[in-house]
Amino acid sequence: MENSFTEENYLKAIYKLSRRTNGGVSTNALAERMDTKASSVTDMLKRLSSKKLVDYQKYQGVTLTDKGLKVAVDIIRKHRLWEVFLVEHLGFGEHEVHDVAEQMEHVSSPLLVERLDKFLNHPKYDPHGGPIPDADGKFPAPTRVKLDELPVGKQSKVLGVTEHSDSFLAYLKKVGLDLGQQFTLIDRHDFDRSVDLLLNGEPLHVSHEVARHIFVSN
Amino acid sequence: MENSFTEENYLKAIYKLSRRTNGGVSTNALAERMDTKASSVTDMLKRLSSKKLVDYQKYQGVTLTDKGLKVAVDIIRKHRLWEVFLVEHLGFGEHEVHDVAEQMEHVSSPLLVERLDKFLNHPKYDPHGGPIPDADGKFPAPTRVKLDELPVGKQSKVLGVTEHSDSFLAYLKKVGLDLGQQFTLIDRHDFDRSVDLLLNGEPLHVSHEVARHIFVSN
DNA sequence: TACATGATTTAGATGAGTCTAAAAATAAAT
DNA sequence: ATTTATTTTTAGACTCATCTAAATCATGTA
Ligand SMILES: [Mn+2]
Ligand SMILES: [Mn+2]
Ligand SMILES: [Mn+2]
Ligand SMILES: [Mn+2]
Repeated sequence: MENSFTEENYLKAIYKLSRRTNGGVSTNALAERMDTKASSVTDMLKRLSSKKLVDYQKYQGVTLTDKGLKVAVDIIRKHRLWEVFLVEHLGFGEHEVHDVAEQMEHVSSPLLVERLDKFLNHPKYDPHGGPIPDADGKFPAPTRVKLDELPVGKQSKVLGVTEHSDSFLAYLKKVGLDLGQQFTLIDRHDFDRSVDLLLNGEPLHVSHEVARHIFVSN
Repeated sequence: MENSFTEENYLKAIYKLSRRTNGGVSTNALAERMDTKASSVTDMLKRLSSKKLVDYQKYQGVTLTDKGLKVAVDIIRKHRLWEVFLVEHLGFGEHEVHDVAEQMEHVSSPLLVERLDKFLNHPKYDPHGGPIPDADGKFPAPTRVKLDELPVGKQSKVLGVTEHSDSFLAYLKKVGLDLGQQFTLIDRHDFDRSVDLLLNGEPLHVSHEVARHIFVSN
């Protein structure tokens, strides 16, 4: 009935990797993400499988069961709620919260989570713009899209990012694409999938590599 | 450089037991408190000793080193700060917070602790009246005494308890000795060390067994 | 002083989680 | 269809934290 921190971290990693690949998650992908060895992953997948948290058969990759999915989403809920708390109430910077939340997400108390959620006024997004699932595991309706998928002519604003490296965030700051910044998408170039924006009356050219990491409203 | 949750819990237990015994803490006392076996305690003491967190030689009991003391006090600081947070900001009842704090105390982030402390306005006591050490490990000056040591004639108020069982707390509630309750100590009976109080104009007889678990102002 | 009793430590085992090195299965290339 | 390369799994070993059972130490009492 109890999942270890390690098990919880694996489940979350499987969840995140499976969002971007169809079919099962590979042992190597998981090893890379968990910063461990493939052999350790294999061991863990057997353990998770015996606890009915994942569907796993050797050489075929792994997927979450309903039970495993529930656990993974609950960890994500806790992680993101704590990030909101740290930023909004303790004055943490956005880039300072992740490692702490990585620990807090494992505190086990349903009462705590629901009271924290209420205290925070049931936030729908974390400080990075990540959506926060509710107590039933449902994510907020996606009122957002990646910048590289926004239709031409649309007015929009920056809601979040999926890449948190210092260099990326510094770049966004430099060109003015801060969180909440409004803009209009005025053109799209198919040959390199780059886009042209208009923000504060100034034109801005954004590469696909950058655009695909930015969440915007739609 | 990293202490496991288990190690931290042992250090805290050694600290608490050593407050009430002169000399080292015994293996059995520790086993009882940690709800484990004496042999497991011996193993752990060897590990803590090799990490220079305790002074231990076989059959002689154990004491904390300066290094171990620092860790123990820091865990207590975190535990009590989180309890304040849970009660004052999340609306937990006093009796609901301990188990959650037992987990939260192990979240490792000096920045988090200092920001939490600031957010809570540097509280000096937790919801049970337990003193909260500051960032340097210093406890607040004791402006308190056990009820069984209060001088006759003194007006005082309830500040905390050292016994947290449901039955004890229910008893206090029943007789009106709630946290913050004002009273005057009107008599002391040497033969059984019981005391007579006057609270809200009504007399109340309190046994030594109860009185010795109640902190009051002096 | 010697025995009995209780406290403590050792010995040996287990499970979780990890590692390295080697074997096996799958996928890619010729 | 073979051979080669890559991915994945097994085998065996290690640490941490725990247990049970057996041995040892310390002490109080006869
Ligand atoms: Mn995060
Ligand atoms: Mn984590
Ligand atoms: Mn407590
Ligand atoms: Mn604890």
